[in-house]
Amino acid sequence: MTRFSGPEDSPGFLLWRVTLAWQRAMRAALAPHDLTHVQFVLLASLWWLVNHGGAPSQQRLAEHAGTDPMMTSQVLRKLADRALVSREVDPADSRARLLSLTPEGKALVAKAMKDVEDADVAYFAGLGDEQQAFVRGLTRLL
Amino acid sequence: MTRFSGPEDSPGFLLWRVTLAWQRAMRAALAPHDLTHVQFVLLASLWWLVNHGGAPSQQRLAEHAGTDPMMTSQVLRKLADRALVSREVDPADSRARLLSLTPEGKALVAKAMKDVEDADVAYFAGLGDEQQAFVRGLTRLL
DNA sequence: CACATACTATATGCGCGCTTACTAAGGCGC
DNA sequence: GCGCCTTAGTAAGCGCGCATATAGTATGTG
Repeated sequence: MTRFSGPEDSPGFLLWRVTLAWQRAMRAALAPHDLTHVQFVLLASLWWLVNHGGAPSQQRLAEHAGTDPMMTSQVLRKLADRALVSREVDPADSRARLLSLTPEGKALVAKAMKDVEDADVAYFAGLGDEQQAFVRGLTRLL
Repeated sequence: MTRFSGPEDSPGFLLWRVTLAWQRAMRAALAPHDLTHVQFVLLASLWWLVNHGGAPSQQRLAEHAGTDPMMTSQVLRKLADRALVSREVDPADSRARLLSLTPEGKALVAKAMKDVEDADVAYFAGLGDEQQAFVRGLTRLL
């Protein structure tokens, strides 16, 4: 029983805490842009999807970003309120909303992307040459 | 720009998604015990601290578990409502609450611990012999 | 065409993770 | 004793992450 310094040096417990720390780093990097982590993920994913096949629905965006469809709906409405994205009704399917970035959204995501990438690189710099092995492990778990 | 299959095969993005998946596995493992992940972490950490130095305060528990003190307070009150922990006022410092597990709490954490460890082992089994390297990476990032 | 089925999006609600602000009590210098 | 700073805990509130339920539309089958 004494081999535990917490109840958990289980991989999962470490994973959890590392992710929380990483999210704090992301929050700090995104704060100047007035974006949360999920907002940025959705904007960036939307930017990519628009550039690779045209305006997606909320479903497709959520699937691509790995976000919950429910929350994706909420966040997109807030982003639409801020005029960062537009949510046009799909003429071919009046249930769906076709998403696209407004010019302001495009500009914001471009600026934020740089800070996020810098913060990401800085956060994982401590891994040194083990970074590739680490990423391989993550990919295997996904 | 085309090197991204999302805006992110950044390590952080992978880390985030892996952790979400791991948390779902934990949720499933803990659901039969009517515990959330954080509730379990606090119970398990409390169990360890009580066995290594006596009843801790909420602060000490939060620090040890790596949880937010605010949320720790909320969760502990709910656990106390369920008679899984007790929160006695510290006679030496009337601001602080000395925490301990009730017999029900001890029994529950013992049962839940087994399921959590099994789920954890199962989740990381896919890493095979790279598991140690992965955990080393996590530790380095913490 | 009518009906059943499936799908897109939303409303509601709970628990976490964190921020800001507050109360109350301890410790310290004097 | 008296201020001052620190510390333990709580209150209120925002944004995720998810489960459940519902409205409305599209599609397939008769």
